[in-house]
Amino acid sequence: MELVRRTIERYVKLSDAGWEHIRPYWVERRFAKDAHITGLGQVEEWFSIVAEGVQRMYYPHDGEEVCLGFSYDGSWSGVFDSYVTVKPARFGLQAVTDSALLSIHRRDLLDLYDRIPIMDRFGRLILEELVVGRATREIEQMTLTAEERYRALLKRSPHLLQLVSQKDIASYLRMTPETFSRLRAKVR
Amino acid sequence: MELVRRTIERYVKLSDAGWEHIRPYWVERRFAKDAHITGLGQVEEWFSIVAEGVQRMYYPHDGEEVCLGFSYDGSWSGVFDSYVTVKPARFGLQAVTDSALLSIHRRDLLDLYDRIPIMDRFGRLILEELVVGRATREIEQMTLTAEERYRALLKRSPHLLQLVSQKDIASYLRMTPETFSRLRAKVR
DNA sequence: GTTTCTTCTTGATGCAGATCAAGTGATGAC
DNA sequence: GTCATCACTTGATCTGCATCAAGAAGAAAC
Repeated sequence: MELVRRTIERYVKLSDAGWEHIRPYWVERRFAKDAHITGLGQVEEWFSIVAEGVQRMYYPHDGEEVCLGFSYDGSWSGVFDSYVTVKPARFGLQAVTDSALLSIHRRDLLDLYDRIPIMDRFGRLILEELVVGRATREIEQMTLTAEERYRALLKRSPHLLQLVSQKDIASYLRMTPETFSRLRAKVR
Repeated sequence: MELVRRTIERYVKLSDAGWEHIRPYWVERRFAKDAHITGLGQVEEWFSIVAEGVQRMYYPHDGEEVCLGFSYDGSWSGVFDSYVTVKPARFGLQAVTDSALLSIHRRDLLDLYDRIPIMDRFGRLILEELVVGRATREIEQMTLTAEERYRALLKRSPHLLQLVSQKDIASYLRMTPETFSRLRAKVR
């Protein structure tokens, strides 16, 4: 639970009293490798901070699953748009490795937003970060070739290559596993 | 200025006293067609609500400008990631038609965030909306063909086709003007 | 052990959409 | 008026990456 406090305090300062209000709402949830954390069509009820493991977010397309992104230690996780809109999830979330998430239920977070105004600020700041990150990714998707996207990932998140199957990485980079495999042989 | 109040109140309720605090910070800025509102490399200083006109956000690539999105009446505008990070803008913002923006300077908005806690909530809610919108766009980019992207735009924002050049629309839809022209001839 | 899955590799072929190129207005400068 | 420029169209050709296909190598099931 200390992780939760540390994570929130990356964004806003909490008094001990404030933290005592917040702490009881958080729960730990564990998932085995390959478990579906939030399935397609479910409404996402949880906002989570990753304590352990890697998760992937995916979107279904032609019987395939297109990988949208990963979450891991210290980052937040969850099917964000369903959590916000309270509509069935368009994305799914799955454990790539055994995972532990520290989570707060939507109902409770909304409650905290009302009772502790600084939590609105936490929400705002974490969203700002999310938007800036997605913008960076959008630029890469738009302007880079398959090879350049691979090189950019190699540079920015080399650890993912150890943790996630090449198939998922390929999908995340918007290319087929075949193309990814050829790039690996080519780029050294 | 009533537009500013109405726009904020789409997200949070303001007391008259609260509004009196907020109002003096907003200014009107006017731009002629084709004017650059925020240039590449500048730091975005303004968060704006569009009172009049259409603007486009673009990203430079190979001497071309890739169009990322449009803003118009009642929507907000600005180079969001530069406003947040206080770093030089990776995107540019340009007036597609004569435009009027109601804007608040970053310094003043940060000040309001501190003085009026409900403004953090406004910030949070507007970002939630932004993230959900970008997610929808990302799904479309990922899974639809050029023709399907065109059809989706026809359905969702037909008014853009009257307001913006086909070249910019094509770029927004991630295709060349030639492909766009052929689709127009084909899809009736 | 054998068999079946699954992931990854490597080669041959196909195609959506880009690129190259030429032409037609329409608009504006002088 | 002429000339230049820009937005759009239409045709011919090219190409990056996908698709199809057939192994190879490991992991798990029995």
